[in-house]
Amino acid sequence: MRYSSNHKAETRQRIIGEAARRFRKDGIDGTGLVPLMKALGLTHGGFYAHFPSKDALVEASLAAATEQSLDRWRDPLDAAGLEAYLADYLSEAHRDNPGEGCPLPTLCAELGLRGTPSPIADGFAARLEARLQPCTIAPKEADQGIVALATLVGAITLARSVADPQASKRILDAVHAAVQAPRADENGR
Amino acid sequence: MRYSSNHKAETRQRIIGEAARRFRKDGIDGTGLVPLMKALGLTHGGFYAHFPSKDALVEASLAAATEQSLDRWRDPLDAAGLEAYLADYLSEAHRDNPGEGCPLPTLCAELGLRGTPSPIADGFAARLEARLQPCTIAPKEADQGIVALATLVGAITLARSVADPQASKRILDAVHAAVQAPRADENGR
DNA sequence: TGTACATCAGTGAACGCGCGTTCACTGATGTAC
DNA sequence: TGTACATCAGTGAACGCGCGTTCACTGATGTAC
Repeated sequence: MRYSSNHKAETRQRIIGEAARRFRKDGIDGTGLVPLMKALGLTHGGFYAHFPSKDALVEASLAAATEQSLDRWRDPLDAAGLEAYLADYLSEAHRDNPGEGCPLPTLCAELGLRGTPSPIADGFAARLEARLQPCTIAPKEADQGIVALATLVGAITLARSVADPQASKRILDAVHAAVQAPRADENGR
Repeated sequence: MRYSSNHKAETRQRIIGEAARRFRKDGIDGTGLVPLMKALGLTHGGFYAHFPSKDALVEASLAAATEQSLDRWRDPLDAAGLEAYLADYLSEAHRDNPGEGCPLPTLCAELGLRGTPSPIADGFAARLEARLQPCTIAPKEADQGIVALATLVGAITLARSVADPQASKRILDAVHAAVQAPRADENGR
């Protein structure tokens, strides 16, 4: 079966996309290559035509997921945009669909478990650090962006591990009330 | 080999203690029963004289770890006690020794991955909820304790997944500066 | 234009490994007689 | 007091399973002649 010139690149992207979803949903260790490839209508053996190892897929997949997700933090947001972002981040939909959401809550914890000499964790950390650097959520204090991110990540982590929906919602709401956009327009105009 | 009357109970406690440490350090899935029992000078077969399954050990071990850890949040703390607690929680020592630290950062994420009908996650969540209920960190707003906890958990999670020690320390310090004890004694006394 | 060949994405059986779990067995000790 | 027996915490080989990885193979298509 010979395919169109970009067929292999397309398949590679499909693998990365499905992996990015599953890694966030089931964890890296919890994601097997056999079910992953099966979900794409392929057999597991073909995986190695695209990646030399599972770790290579993890690296590529995390790169895509973190770029996409952390990009939101790169540029300054106005108050309305930030509020919309917070509402989305702290929504029940985000809590209940980790596969489509922020990779940090699931993957930071799992990557933190691995030994420091992990190139995957290093690459992930490097991108995280690069994104945190020019964080402009609260212009007055650059570190306030870090604090906000930590609070959001912790909130989703806790909310996902609490069985009672009411208690879980309470965590999201409490954090939402506490983490507010700096109301720059408050004192006039 | 017949042993003293409390020998079996002692062995059970040793298994629980070692498991509580390893679950926090390596995760539940990352902790095998063979190495666990070997570390205690026992063989893996003997495990089932103490627990019907690995899940039963997880349940017992998490109960012990969360009781111990969350107890700190049960009673009101004065400002000095709270500050000491925060300094300890956000220390590099805590970051670098997950096995001896708070079980929430490691285990919430891992338990969140499991399906909802997990009795382990349910028991864990129930204890977490029970502890959060009378949270008195900030008397004025009960939910502020939840926010503080989310921020602490997120901070340790992020700090552990960042490879560069300087960047990691910055996260801890930024959160430490932001999460302060309510300075009740500030205006007078 | 027609035929032979090279390409290579994908196939599917097989590998070694560590996992959780099972189970027949061991052997030092407390108990019954 | 001395002997036979029951107890049971712990042993260690074995099981089936899913994992990541390997590899000889397939077969539709583009290319060379």
